[in-house]
Amino acid sequence: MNKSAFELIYDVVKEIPKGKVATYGQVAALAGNKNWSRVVGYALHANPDPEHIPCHRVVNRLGEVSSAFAFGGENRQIALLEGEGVKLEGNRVDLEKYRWNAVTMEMME
DNA sequence: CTGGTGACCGCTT
DNA sequence: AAAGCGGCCACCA
Repeated sequence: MNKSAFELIYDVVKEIPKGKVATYGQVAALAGNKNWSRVVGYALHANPDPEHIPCHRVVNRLGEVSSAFAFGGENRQIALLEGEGVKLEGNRVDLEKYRWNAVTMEMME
């Protein structure tokens, strides 16, 4: 049985370590296809398991947090990230520092 | 059942 | 250089 794109995306997002943030394109690429960037957004939107799917750790290519996250207040996501130890520049994070390079490095291997 | 959209990214013109 | 458009998946009406 082939796992649905969502399953792969969720799996990748769940793999995001604490204090790190991943980008939609990054997750999509790890999921299998960069073109799934949109699917990633929708997958997180569905967010069937917010307890294991830290959608607040997923940001766009610019490191900005989407306004649509407002699942309890857009500031909510920022607060969560700060709680993880990720400093935010307004609604933006330092991808250079917090970008989840863990798996990315494996790809580069 | 079909059409349209969506928390995006990359390429083309 | 900038802007616009397409593309993949799944859900909603």
